[in-house]
Amino acid sequence: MEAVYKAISDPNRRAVLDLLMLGDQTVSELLGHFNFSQPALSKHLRVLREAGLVTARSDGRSRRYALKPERLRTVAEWVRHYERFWNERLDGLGALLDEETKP
Amino acid sequence: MEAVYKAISDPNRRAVLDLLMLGDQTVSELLGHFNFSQPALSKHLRVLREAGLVTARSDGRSRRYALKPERLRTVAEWVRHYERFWNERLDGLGALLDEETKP
DNA sequence: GAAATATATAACCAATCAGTTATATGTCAA
DNA sequence: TTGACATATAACTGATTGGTTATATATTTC
Repeated sequence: MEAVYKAISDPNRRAVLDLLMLGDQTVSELLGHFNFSQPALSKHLRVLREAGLVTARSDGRSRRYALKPERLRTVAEWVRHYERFWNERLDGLGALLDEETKP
Repeated sequence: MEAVYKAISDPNRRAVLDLLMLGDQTVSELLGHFNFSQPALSKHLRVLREAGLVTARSDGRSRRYALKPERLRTVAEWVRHYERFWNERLDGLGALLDEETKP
């Protein structure tokens, strides 16, 4: 619940999620896209796993990671509450025009 | 751009934003809702300001904070990319059914 | 102008973070 | 069964975080 926000606060972890949108990937495949070490990626993956954002299954001697986006829905719903603020009241001007044209 | 995700990764800062949805508030008013110190809140507000999520204007001897949600749109758009994953392919079963009933 | 009020900043601290290198674990191939 | 490969974990490190107390700054009130 809370861990999700921490998990997506790191740009590299968001990049991992973005990559997994293209389909399941092994650690090696993912690693190809970054220039930090393999243990660093392993730690990011653990954070994502513990936040419930990805799943892993062993496949031969490699592990295949998959997106598990349900928890992102929480985030989607939280930000959705703010939608009306960038629709209505487009920073004063919009509100003013709305007022003017109300009746 | 990037600071926004860090800013909303803290539950107290998300709470501040939620409070500001109800309308502009002074620091004292906001402080009433938390049980940490005034400087702690001041620091959270600074993070939110620097992330571009709130604005502040001096009003007498107090400061009135207001929501400035445009940057949250970035987040909304990022998570929106994942929407299709919790619609289509409802974890295997849905995909299977889709396959079955394809034609 | 002195005291009170509202907020921000400084200096500090313990905990967490994101990376590193070295090592352990498990699986495949020869 | 030995060696190579793929991944995870351990132990360490410097930077960042979220809080604290003490202090500075600005505004109002008396």
